[in-house]
Amino acid sequence: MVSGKDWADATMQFDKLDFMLLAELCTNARRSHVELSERVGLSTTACARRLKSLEDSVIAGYHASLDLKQLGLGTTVVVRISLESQSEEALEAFEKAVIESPSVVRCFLMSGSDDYLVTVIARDIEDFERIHKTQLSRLPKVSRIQSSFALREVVNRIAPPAAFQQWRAPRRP
Amino acid sequence: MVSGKDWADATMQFDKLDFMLLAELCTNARRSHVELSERVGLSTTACARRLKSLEDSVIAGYHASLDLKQLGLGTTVVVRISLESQSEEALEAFEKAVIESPSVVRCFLMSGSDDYLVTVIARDIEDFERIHKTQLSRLPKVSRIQSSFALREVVNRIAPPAAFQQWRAPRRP
DNA sequence: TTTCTTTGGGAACTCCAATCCGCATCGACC
DNA sequence: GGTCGATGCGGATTGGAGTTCCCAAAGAAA
Repeated sequence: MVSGKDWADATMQFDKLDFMLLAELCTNARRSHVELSERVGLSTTACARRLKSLEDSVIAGYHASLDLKQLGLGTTVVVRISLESQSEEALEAFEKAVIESPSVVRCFLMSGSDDYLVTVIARDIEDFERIHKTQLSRLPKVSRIQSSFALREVVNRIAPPAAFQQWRAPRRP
Repeated sequence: MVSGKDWADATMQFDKLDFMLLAELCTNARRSHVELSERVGLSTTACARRLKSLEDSVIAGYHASLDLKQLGLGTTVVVRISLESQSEEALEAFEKAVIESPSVVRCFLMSGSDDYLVTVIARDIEDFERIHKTQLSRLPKVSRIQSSFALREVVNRIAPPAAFQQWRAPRRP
């Protein structure tokens, strides 16, 4: 680290066109090369070339997002979980079990007093009670579980808009 | 509601093949019809037909997911925000501003003592300080902000595996 | 049985994506 | 200034994918 700005190294390899492509793909991953090229003002060939290099570096994958309400899964619950011990074995055992839990969509190891922040998707409140009993309370080494229900989803984005808003000089001046 | 199981109505319209397709698309949204048909054991035509009907109903969209660390955005912060008032105007003003905040990726209106749970993506801790000053503390009607840093991401899924694991009788017995 | 409905499969057509090639621009170096 | 290599764009071609017909098979209802 020279300047104290590591991230500059990371983002400097991309220019405005790359970020335009990334933004397009984040909102609609199934756009054809033709559509993409029209939107960013490039030929389909150049577009495909950039796309490939982005896929080799910064694009982790392409995913379909589902309307979970239509699948009967309309309830999001955020669960704060503290463990009895913070030993490596305890963390490892807990995490292994969380990954296996079929109702969990997100789990972060957190700083502060709560050890883990887990997001659970349930059909409804009664279904969450079942999940709590059959999945959460059976997680190993848990000392405290604290659940909060999400009443409404205000924002849900793949990436922050800020990610697309800084770029180095264009490749061609 | 007859039986107390609303969700049965919602999920009953899909069978095992549909859920197999959905699971495939959630892990890789760019699979061709050929690949999909091979994986679920259908012809490409039948596959495409089911796909179209799924896109018209339960598939909300296709998104590229980015390796945010490679973009220099390696820090996830979960922020609990309480408002001065719970009036409709306060909520509305706050939400409008949150949606505009370029570093926010998720925001839920919560039950319990904390009004909103907001997930922020930052470059690093110093960058979060900047975001805190320039974005979070400027949100309207905020009374308390409490931040927790995510030390590690343990699970991050588009949909819970449980969503794919129950289906009605196959369309063709 | 006849008919209608639903779903799967095949063939043809259209269009897209991947690749090869040539061209333009920039920088380094002699 | 001239040359060489590196980098990036664009055009044309070809193999493959997606789409759209049409028909077949299996139940359900009359």
